[in-house]
Amino acid sequence: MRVSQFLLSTLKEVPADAEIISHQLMLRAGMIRKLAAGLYTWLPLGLRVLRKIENIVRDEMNKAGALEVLMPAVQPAELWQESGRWEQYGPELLRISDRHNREFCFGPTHEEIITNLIRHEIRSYKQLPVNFYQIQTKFRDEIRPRFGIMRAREFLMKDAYSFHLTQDSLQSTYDLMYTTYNNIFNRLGLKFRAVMADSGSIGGSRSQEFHVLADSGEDAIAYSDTGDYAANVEMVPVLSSTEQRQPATAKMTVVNTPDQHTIEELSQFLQIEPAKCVKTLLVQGETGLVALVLRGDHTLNVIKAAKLPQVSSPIVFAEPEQIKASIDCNIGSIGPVGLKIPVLVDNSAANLADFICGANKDGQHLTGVNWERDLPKPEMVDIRNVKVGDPSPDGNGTLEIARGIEVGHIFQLGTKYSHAMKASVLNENGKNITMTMGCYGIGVSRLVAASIEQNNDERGIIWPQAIAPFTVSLLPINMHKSQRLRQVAEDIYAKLQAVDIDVLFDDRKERPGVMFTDAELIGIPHRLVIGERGLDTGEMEYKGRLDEKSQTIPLDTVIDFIQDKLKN
RNA sequence: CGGGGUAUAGCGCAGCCUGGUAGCGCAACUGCUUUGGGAGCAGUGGGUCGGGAGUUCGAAUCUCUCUACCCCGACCA
Repeated sequence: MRVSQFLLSTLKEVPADAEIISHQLMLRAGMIRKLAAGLYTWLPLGLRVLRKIENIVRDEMNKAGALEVLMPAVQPAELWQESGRWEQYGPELLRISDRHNREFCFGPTHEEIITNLIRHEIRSYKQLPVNFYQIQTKFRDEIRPRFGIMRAREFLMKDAYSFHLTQDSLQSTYDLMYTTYNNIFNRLGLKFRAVMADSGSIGGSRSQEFHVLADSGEDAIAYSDTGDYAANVEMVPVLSSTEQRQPATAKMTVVNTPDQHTIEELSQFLQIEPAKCVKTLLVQGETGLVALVLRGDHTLNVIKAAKLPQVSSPIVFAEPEQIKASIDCNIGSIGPVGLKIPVLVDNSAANLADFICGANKDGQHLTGVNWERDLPKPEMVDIRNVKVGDPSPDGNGTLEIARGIEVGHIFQLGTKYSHAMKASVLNENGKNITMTMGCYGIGVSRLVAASIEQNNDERGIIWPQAIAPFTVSLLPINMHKSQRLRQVAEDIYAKLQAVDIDVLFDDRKERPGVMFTDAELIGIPHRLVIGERGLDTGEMEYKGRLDEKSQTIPLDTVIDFIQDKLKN
């Protein structure tokens, strides 16, 4: 590709509304442009990367025996009503109606559609198992689209769905997909980790997420420092301590704590550790408010808490007016002593003695509080997030926590959809058996951003070779002044193309600095520079995007040299 | 949806408080010079100051209102 015939729309300045590095660089490199919140146009440069990733995903899925299909983005409401998700899904589902006032949605996922297809196409156990996938545009009306294409409303996803007669069969396809995902992310050159996950609104039992490790990731993942355990923090259980609670030594005392609302303020004010305080959060329960009590240095895990039968799912925090009406104080002064509503206490908080808590009166806290003396024996639950240093739930090592970007998710769905939608086959005895399902997603467009998050420096993007928009940049210095140089550059350009190398030939009448800066910003892995002065000695210059220094190579070996580089 | 903020040329911003001819840098275009790390000089084009209403002789500026976008929280590939 000649730059003069390409759209190279690079920006010097960082767009003001781009927060994270991948978003900034994608805008600066001219890969994407925003149309509206969460909606982006892919420019030619960005699309080249997207397509390369897509093709790697497609290639590995095909190798795993999955069959590609393409389903409509617009889906009739009837199928969603049949599965029950028309009511369940909420405002994230973009609902539309056609000219006949018939209801549709823009598909956020395709379980209903594939299940509908399969129940009509597959009749016999002899046809199973099957695994169908597509690479297609999804729409989810996110409450808050963010970080460019990282969390867009419209995005490109690979979604696959498998159908089975037995759980064993599902397990083996699930395992195959696990391996396939590892192959895909390895080929993309990503540092990633597979973790156990909550299955969320898709439903089903077993599920694992694949996270690209990056500080800007929106998820926290916990992993054992010595063992194999790794899971999304959302669902990591906290092993209950074996330590006995210390005996009470202090007397319960009311202290004045004017304007101390947060644990941080309180612990500084009273000069005590946050771990000696408890915090009390009020949430909606099945019948009125429920109090959740945690140690001051711990945070609530809303996923785990929402699974408690006493608590509404998802978690809804009490409104300040509701709290005022129920216990006559403000949020910063609530405590478990004397509460008339159900109290659920995290194991760690229940193990405290002589602790500090709100007095249920503004401007006052209680010190020296003890369970089973000043207030009843607590109902103990596991509702806190794990912390670095907590023991690993599998008993092997202690936990570390890292940030991750979720780029893939595999589920064992079971019969949730096939049952609701009556997708069954005849078994060998001629009996109807409901098929068992799995589903497997990859955020293809998100992978573009995730890769940049892991591969960049102060000059721009550093693409892994497998997904770079161009493999080689060819930069002639002052070509407009030398006919001889033009001939040699054109010759090299033609030869690189002849051996199928994606080369970007900068034939603009630009100064060298501009060419270097652009090639580095857009992250081309290999750079060839040719100038008049090299022609006399029959040499040109090569530099890898990550190399400190350039090296000189003979002109007549350049094709071999590059081909050799690409092999490594 | 709650909390916070922004809206002025393609991008980044000033001007607003204290009403009076709409500006700067980058980008774009033309010419000359320059040419191994985002060049210099001279010139040119480009604006319903987010929309609507109001106050005023006069509104980018003050008031009201609507909209869009961004950031912090719950959802998720």
